[in-house]
Amino acid sequence: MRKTSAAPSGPVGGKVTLEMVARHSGVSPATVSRILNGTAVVSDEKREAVDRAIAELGFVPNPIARGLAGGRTLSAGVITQAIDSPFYGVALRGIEEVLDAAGYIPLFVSGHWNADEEQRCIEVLRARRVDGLIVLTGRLGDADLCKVAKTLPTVITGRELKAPNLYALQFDDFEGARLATEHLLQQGHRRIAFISGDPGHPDSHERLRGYRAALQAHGVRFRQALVLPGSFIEESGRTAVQQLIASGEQFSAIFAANDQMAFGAALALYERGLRVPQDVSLVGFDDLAGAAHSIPPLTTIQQSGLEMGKLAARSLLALLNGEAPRFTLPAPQLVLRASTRAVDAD
Amino acid sequence: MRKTSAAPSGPVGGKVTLEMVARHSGVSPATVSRILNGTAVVSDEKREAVDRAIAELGFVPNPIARGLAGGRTLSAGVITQAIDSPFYGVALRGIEEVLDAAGYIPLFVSGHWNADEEQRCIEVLRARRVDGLIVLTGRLGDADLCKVAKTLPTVITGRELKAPNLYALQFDDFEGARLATEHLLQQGHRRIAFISGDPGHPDSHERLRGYRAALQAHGVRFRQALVLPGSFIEESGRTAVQQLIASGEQFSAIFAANDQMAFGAALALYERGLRVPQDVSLVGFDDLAGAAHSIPPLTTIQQSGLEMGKLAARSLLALLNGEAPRFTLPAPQLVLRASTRAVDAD
DNA sequence: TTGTACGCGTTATCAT
DNA sequence: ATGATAACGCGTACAA
Repeated sequence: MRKTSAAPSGPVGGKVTLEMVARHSGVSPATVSRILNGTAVVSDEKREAVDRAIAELGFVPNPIARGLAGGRTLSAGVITQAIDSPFYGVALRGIEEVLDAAGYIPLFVSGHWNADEEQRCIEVLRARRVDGLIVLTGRLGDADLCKVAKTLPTVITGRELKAPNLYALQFDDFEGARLATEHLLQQGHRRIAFISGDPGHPDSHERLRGYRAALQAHGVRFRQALVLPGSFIEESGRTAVQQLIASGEQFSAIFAANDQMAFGAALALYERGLRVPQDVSLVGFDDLAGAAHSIPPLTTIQQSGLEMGKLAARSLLALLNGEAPRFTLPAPQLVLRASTRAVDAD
Repeated sequence: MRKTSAAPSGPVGGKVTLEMVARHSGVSPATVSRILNGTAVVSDEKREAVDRAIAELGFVPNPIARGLAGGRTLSAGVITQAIDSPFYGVALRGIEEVLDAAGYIPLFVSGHWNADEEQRCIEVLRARRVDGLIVLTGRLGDADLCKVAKTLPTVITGRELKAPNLYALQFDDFEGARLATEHLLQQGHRRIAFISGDPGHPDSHERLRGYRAALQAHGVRFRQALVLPGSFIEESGRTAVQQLIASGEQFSAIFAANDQMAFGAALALYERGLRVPQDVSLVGFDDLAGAAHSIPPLTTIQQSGLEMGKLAARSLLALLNGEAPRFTLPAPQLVLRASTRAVDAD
C-alpha cells in the first residue's frame, strides 16, 4: 500500500490554520481566504496548490474566527416555542436540513409562548451574532418583530406581515378549518362541535372563522354552545368534550382546532363509552406524526410542519443573499382516515 | 418622569465593546475583562464604575470574540438522532433548560442513527469550537467516543462506558423491561408477546433480557415465536402484531419495547377488532407524552427523558468545571394506566 | 491591584 | 491577480 505524502492527521484537523495552509502552498493567507470564499479570481495553479494543501493538512476553517473578522457567523437563530413540540419539532427538522445543506448551523432556542422570553431569546441570539433569525409563530408583537428585522434578516411564520428585511410565511388556517368542517358537513353532520385553540393564539381566530364560514355556506346555523374553549393541548380537548357532554347539547361530530386536542377529545369520548366514528365523527388539524396511528386513525388537515420549516429556512437564505423570498406554504389538505363517517342528516 | 442619565441605547446594545466600557469607566480593558470573568480581585471602586458603565452603555460581551481569544465559547454540542423525536425531544428540553441557566447555549445537531453522520456532526461541532459534547445514545462506537472525549468533555447516554473526560448515563433497560413483564405476569398473563426494538440498538438487547428474566422468575416458558422484530417506530409495532395474529400463536398480552411500537400494536389490534385491554393487554416503554392520551391510556415504563436531559447537561457542566459527575438516572417505574387487565391464568 | 501588549484565525482594505 | 497589513473584540501573560 502506497502512502500518500503527508497524510491528513486523522479526520480531525487538530489545529490547522489558514495561515499554515498558506505557507504549505506558498501563497499568502489572503489568497487562501479568497479561494475559500470565492471572493475573487485566482490562477488555476495557485488554486490547485491550495486545494491540495487543504486536503493534505486536513484544514477546517474556524467559524469563530470567521465570525469575528467577517461579521458573518454562518449561523441562524431559530426561536421555537418548545423544543419538544410535536408540531414545531417537525419544522425544526426541515430548518435543520436546509440550513445544514447551505453550511449554516441553526441555534434553537425556546420562547415558551411568552413574549418576554422571546425577547430574551433574541438578545441571546444577537449576542451570538447570528446572521439571521427564524421565529416560529410566537407571541412577539408585530412592531417588535419589525424592529428586530431592521438589523437582522428575519423570517416569521404564522402571521401576515410586510416589512423590509422581513419575510412572513403564513398558513391558510381559514381554508384548512373550512375544509375540515366542509368534510363533516358533506357527511351529513349538522351538529358539529368546535374545540377552539386559545384566543391569544393567532391561529385560533382564523380556524374559528373557517368553521363558521363552512357552516354558513351549508345553511347550518352557528351555535355558540357548540364552540368549546381549548388551549391546543390534549387535556384541554378532553375537558372540552366532557363539558360538551355535560351540557346536554346534541352533537354528532367534533372538529378540534388541532390534533392534540382531537386526541384528548377522542379520549373523553372513549371514557364515556362513545365510539369514534360510529357515535361521533372527529376531525383534527395539523396531521401530526401520531395522527396516522391514533385509534382510530385521525382524519385531519395536513399542515406540513416539515415544509414550513424548509421554506422558512430557504426564505432566510434568500434574505441573507439579498434576494426577495417568494415562497408560499402549500395549501391545506384534508387527510382522510378513519375517524369520520357519513350519517343521515338530522 | 425623571430621565436616568445616559440611558442604555435601547435593549439592544448595538455595538458596545469592552474597550468602550473601559474608557467610559476610566480603567483598562483588562480590568473590565477580569471583572466580567471574576479572574482576579479588583477594588470595589473600579468594579462599581465598570458595572455602571456596563449598564449605561448596555454592553453585552461578544461570545464570538470570547471564543477566539479565550478558547471557550460557552456553547455545548448536542447530538440527538432526530430533532423531532418524541422521546429525545423531551431530553433536549431538559438539556436546554439546564445549559441555559448556566449561560451555555446548546448546538443541536441530528445524527439520524447513523455513525457516519454522527461523526460529521462532531466535526461540525468541533469546528464551532463547542466546549463540550452531549451524545444522546446513537450508533457511534465506544472507541470513537473515547477518542473524541480525549479533546472534548463528553457525556453519552444509553450505554455503559468509562473513560477520562467522559461520563456515561445509562438507563436500566433490563429492570424496566422486567418490571413491565412482571406486571403482566402478576395479572395472570402467561402468553406474553414481546415486540423488540431493532437489534442494532443497544437498548433492545437489555429489554429482551428483562422480559426473559421475568418470565423465568415466574416459571413461564420462553417462546421464540412470541418475540416479534420491531424497529422502535409505530409501523413496526403494527406489522409485528399483524404477523403475530397471522401466525396463529396464542397470546393474551403484548409488551412492546417502546411506546411508539405499542401505539402501532394497539392500532393493529383495533383493526382486527381486538379490544385493549378486554381481549389483549398492552404495555409500552418510555412513557411518551402521548401515552397518557392514547386509547386506552397506555400502561408503560416511565423513563424520564426530561430528567435524562437535565442530568446529561449537569454532568457536562461538572466535567467542564473539572469535577467528576456522580449523577444517576432515576430507576424505571411502572406507570399504571388502562391498557392492561387481570385474567385467569390459563 | 492594575495596565500594556500580544495573540486567537480569519476577512477586508489597501497597495502592487 | 496577489500580497502586506490592519482590523474584529476579547483573554491573558507579563510587567509595573
